[in-house]
Amino acid sequence: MGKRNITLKDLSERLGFSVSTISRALKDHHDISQETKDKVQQLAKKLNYIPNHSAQSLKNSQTKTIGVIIPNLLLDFSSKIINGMIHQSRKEGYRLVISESGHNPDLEKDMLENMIRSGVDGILLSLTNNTKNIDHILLAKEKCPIVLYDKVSEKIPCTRIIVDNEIGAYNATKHLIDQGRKKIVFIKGAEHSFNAKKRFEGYLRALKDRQIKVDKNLIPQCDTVCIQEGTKLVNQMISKRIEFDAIFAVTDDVAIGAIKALKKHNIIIPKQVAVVGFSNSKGTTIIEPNLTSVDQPGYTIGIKAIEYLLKELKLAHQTEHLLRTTPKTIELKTNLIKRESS
Amino acid sequence: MGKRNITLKDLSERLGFSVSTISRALKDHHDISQETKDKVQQLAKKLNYIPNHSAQSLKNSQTKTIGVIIPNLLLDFSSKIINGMIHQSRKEGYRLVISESGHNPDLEKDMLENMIRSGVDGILLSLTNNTKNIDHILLAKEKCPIVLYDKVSEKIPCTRIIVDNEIGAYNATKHLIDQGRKKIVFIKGAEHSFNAKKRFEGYLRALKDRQIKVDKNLIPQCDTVCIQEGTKLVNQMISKRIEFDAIFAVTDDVAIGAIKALKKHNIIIPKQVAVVGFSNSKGTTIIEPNLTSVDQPGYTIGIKAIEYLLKELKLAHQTEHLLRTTPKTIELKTNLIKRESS
DNA sequence: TTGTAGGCGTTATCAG
DNA sequence: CTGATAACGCCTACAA
Repeated sequence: MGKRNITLKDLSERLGFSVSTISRALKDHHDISQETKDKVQQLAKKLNYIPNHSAQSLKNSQTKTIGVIIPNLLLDFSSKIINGMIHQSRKEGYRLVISESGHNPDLEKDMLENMIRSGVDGILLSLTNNTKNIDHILLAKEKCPIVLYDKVSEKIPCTRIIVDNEIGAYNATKHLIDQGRKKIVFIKGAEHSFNAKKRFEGYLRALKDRQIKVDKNLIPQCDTVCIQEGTKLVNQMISKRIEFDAIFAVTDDVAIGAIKALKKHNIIIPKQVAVVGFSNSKGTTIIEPNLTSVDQPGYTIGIKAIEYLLKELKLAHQTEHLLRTTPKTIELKTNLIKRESS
Repeated sequence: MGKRNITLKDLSERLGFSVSTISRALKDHHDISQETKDKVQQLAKKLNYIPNHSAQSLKNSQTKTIGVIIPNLLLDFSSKIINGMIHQSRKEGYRLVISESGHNPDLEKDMLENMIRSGVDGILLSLTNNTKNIDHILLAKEKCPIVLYDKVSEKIPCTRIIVDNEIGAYNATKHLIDQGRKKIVFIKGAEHSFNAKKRFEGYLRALKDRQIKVDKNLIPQCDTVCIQEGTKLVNQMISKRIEFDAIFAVTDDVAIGAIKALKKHNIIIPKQVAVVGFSNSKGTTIIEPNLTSVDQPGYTIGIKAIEYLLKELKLAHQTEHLLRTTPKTIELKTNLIKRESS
């Protein structure tokens, strides 16, 4: 084996042209003769010449690399987002460096620094549920453009790609009300989560619209957002003899946990209690009855996140510096998928 | 903002030392005076100096970047693998560029080329279910070290990280036989999948060990490996009045589909028919009854894949060329998780 | 202990 | 139409 990669210099020596001629010939530069171009391109192909990416990056001061930080890869929704990013970035000639923060703010900080250190043109960031201090993000933003997606914060002046959580939750709640449900439980999500808050607001607005009183007993709070927690909270409500005829949970997992609890107590779904989740993850069609859920366009979030980041990169490249664009918030539409559970 | 990144030259101008002194001071080179080091390191910190990664890559001809190609990100198992890779590569100071081939061999080829073009030190590859022609992989291998993981091929002379599919399937089948099941269905997976083949072999060996005859009617074949397919195939068997008392499916999704079909026909699980899946994905604890499944150590696969690739990189770096190491196959242990369905 | 010089591979400018 | 030269930022052998 033992082969060093082919360089322009190699081609130039083989063909007797100067390196710059070779470079231009390969780029179809207009003032190189067709004959030369042919020769060069042929040899390049034959030797399988591949331009050195590091050298190009160094020269153009752009790496064609985008960093992605995601709190938890182990979710259908995350995979969909990443998928959208992969496809769009590929289309645009960028590659993706992906990291997982595990909802740990220290890791998040570290990864942000690492990405910048290792050379990316921009970063797509979804915050951890525990990110309270945002200094490290503001600092990173000085060094390289950041676009927030899914888990965002209003305190960070960056473009944000999110779904209309509030409207999605409003519609889901209204859907339950329209069925005549009056005692609708809302299982709340992580304390500091922007999305969880918005969903709660949507729930409240729907109740208000239909003049249903808010009952604090019907609003339990998750410690961790998972199946077990949904089961636990519903079990608690049942043993406290709290009455309710519907459950709207902040995520599908929590809703699935709720269904499990209801079934254990022989409560008939949806006749006695209807259940709705949020995200439209794969589990919705595994659990029985199939779970009604608010679909979030994860794939599109990924696409849009790349698109908006690239817009900023182009702008920054033109003006040759990072600029404080007024941060836009892009809200994508959710869509209620009705299934057996409601 | 308008700030170019700080370079060694900037520091050198500010402090009046030459660039090389700065460079060495930052690296704690032994023959720089402590005083100089202090000054330099202080200023570097103050100005938030970050070495240019492209320049370093160019100089050292290594990018500290590993490419990962995965056929389908949208699986729990995939996420686990990627997670392991992320954590291990981070620990080793490498970053991960991730792509998804969508089980499309053309895309796979393209991504392989793209990765090499965009500069990675090595590649972790999991084949598509449809990869028949392997020329593009052999070609890529000439340019950069490749380690195969999960979906591998024996024809490709690369290190392989896999699980003991055959043993896992053998144990799962034996588990069913030990319960007195005699007519055990095996739902086969993708035609050209190495893993699917091995699982089938494990099933066959278990039957043989216990002198149970192989019945072709009990071995349907999936077109696509998904929930719907499991349901479809089981429905077909039932309507053909084929008798069976257990089902072992090539993946959890297929097993979940099978359970759905059985429940629709009021067949009691596991009393009348026991069901076992493969992968231990999240759905196993959502479906009711919870699905017995062969757990695959996805996270560890990720870790090992990085470890072995880095070993090869180090070797290649030492000897300054790619070398034909005899390809090892690393087999990780699976583990049967017994649940309600069997 | 510090500085000089050259090169990694590519590209842009300028000259011929 | 082609070639020489310098520069991107970093590193390191060699000099001083």
